[in-house]
Amino acid sequence: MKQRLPVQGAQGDLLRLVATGAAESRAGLARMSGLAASSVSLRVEELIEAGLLVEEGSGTSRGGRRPRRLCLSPTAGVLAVADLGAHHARLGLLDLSGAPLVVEEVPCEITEGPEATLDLLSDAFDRLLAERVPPSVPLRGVGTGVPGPVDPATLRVVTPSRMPGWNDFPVADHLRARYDLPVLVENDANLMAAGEARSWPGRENLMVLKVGTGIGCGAIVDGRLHRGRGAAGDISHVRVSSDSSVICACGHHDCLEAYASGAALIAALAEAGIEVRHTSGVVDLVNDAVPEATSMVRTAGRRIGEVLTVLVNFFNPDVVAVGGSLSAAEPLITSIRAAVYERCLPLATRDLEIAPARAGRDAALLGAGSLLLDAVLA
Amino acid sequence: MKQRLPVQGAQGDLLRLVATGAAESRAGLARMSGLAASSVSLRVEELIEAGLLVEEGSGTSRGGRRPRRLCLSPTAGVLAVADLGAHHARLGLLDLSGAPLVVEEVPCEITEGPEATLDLLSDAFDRLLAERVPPSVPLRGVGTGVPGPVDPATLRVVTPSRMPGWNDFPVADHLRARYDLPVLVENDANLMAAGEARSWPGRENLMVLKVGTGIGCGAIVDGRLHRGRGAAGDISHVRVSSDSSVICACGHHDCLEAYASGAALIAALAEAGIEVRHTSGVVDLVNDAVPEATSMVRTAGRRIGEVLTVLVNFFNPDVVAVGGSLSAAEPLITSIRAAVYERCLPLATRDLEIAPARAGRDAALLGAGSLLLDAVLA
DNA sequence: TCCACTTCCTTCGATGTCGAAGATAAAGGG
DNA sequence: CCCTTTATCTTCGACATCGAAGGAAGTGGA
Repeated sequence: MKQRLPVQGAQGDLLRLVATGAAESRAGLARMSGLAASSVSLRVEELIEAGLLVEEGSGTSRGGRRPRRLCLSPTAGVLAVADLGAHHARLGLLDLSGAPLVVEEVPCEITEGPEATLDLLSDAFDRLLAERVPPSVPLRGVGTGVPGPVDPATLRVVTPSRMPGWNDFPVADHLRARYDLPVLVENDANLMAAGEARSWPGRENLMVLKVGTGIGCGAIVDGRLHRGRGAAGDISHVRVSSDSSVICACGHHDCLEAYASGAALIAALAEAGIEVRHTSGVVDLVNDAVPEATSMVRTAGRRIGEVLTVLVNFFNPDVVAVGGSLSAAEPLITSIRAAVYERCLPLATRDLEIAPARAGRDAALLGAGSLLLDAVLA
Repeated sequence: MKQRLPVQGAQGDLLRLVATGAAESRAGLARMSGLAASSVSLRVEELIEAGLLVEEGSGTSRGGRRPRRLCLSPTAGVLAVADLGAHHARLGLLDLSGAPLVVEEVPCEITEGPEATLDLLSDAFDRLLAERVPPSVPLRGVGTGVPGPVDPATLRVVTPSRMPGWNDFPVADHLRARYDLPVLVENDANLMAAGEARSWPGRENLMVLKVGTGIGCGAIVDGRLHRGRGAAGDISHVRVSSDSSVICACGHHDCLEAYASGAALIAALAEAGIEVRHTSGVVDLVNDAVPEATSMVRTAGRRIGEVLTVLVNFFNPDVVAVGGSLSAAEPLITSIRAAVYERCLPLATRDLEIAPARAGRDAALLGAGSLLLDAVLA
């Protein structure tokens, strides 16, 4: 079962406020939405009538009458979201508040091309829906992250270096043809940033770094994901100063990614005679206090930090959140912090927080849910 | 005469659309505002009644009946705006569409402190109003740019390196006490960016560089000025790679400003035995094809370009506009362009335009008008 | 226990906005 | 020149939103 969400006008805003947890009573909705209390009551009545909201007991008093707590009906619908990686797809179903109902990871070679990959994805969605969701609960939207740039205007993948066969493929159209629902297609780092943003309420400007096998980055500006022309957020191919000279996959010399990514560290360790297979292995070495590994992670952190100084001065964010598998190595974030604090303007670092990412492994799925909800309630 | 603009609700939006030139008929307003044509008619009627709009002949037909052209009444009001520099203040009066009525430059030492400077400014405003504006035309708002960071929450100047005595001074409150009108206080580079933005219709993401005695920068993100925590846009104290080592006024080594600003070039020329007093002198030397000067400007452009690569990859703007007195030296922009195009991701430079600023010497005043209009019509 | 006070929520008349329909005014083609 | 087409603008009834007033349901202090 699939079905467009039947909301119009102010109903969407109210539903969104309940979904995101910003408000959970009529009075709270009135405060947050700016609508008059009377209007809120009317719209809420309609949303309850439509089966999208339910009244559930009463909340805690703020000094007067207790509010009647509102929450999304569990039957209001679900969202199907995924995050495509090079060899795996992480996918799941969320309720309309963005909370995961089920998440799983399936092997999936993105090099097999868009049709095969997206069909595998859709089949997995359909299976999960059949297994986990009563037929009466409709699917309301579909979204996926891809490991490459997405043109925000057309929702096509553009010049993806790691996705042969995907160039200019109309991902959104392909999914829409199957589901006829609001569809979201977004770069994976951007999704992660959007997901992370929900873990930092009140912070309007965030940089979210993903340091894993590669290096990704997304930016939240004034509370909204910054897309630019579709390529925004890249920092992996920034030139770093170095004595040596390494050629990056992108064709340039001395890219940050060629020095500070998990893949680069694995290669450097191999040269030092230490064999490691995955980025997690590097983290293990650091936790075992292997000096070479620790030193290399420190250097990587410093290099990332040096690039960040430029961006922190310019963008002046509230938070730099560092995630990705390599962020589990504690010296990484410490040395990023040291480089930024040493070199940035005091004004820019005065209230800046450089901290581990909070949203966890499902950050990208949560981000997809957050952005998709906006599309569903548009 | 001063007076808050008596607009409410949709009237403000409509007036703003006329003021910015986005629409000039009722039908155009309906298209741009999203309001129904009938509502537009009603509100426009009220605005004409209030003397803020006037009907002025008819516009050009788009295939049917000719629209009745609307424009702001010349008696609707004026804005008083200024841009404080280190030794001069540029100030003027604008009509509500943001067009300058009169602009002049007065000597003004910002080191004399906030009270003296702001009083000088206010006196100049009052004089211009008395001389140039009929008493029946009310002042609607006051705004100024300052050469230092401004906290967007409190509109106070914070830790300004070149404005001794101004730290934490409540500039906005001081002006509001005298005028009791909407007041704008903003960093000068940000004002320039806002002014430049109006010269690039349709472009939503801009970086605006001001290369003069110092180096300033402002960013327009999704059509709005990005403030961050008040320090956004700074690129002058980014570290550049260099053989030598120069100490900047900020206390760090090898800041961009210490290598690529007009002041740095004047110092470097002096070392080469060539005496120049102002940045304009450097431009003259370049235009006279003095090889040392040309070479130095090229190097400065390349250094600026190298810093820009990081920001262009990350921010992915539509336009980088280069202004400031040194931008008149043609090799500057050429070498910036070369550095950015050589090193940035193709996706980021695909539709990127790196061009001379269009807004001219009054850019900051125009920007102040643009931002102030938003405050006046809020 | 009673009562003043706060907060939550609804009722009701006034006002704003909408869309459909029609009046007005011009362009363009036979 | 007339008629069709297109666009602009206004009129009018339906609906949404607002604010004020008041009822409902709590809290906290005398």
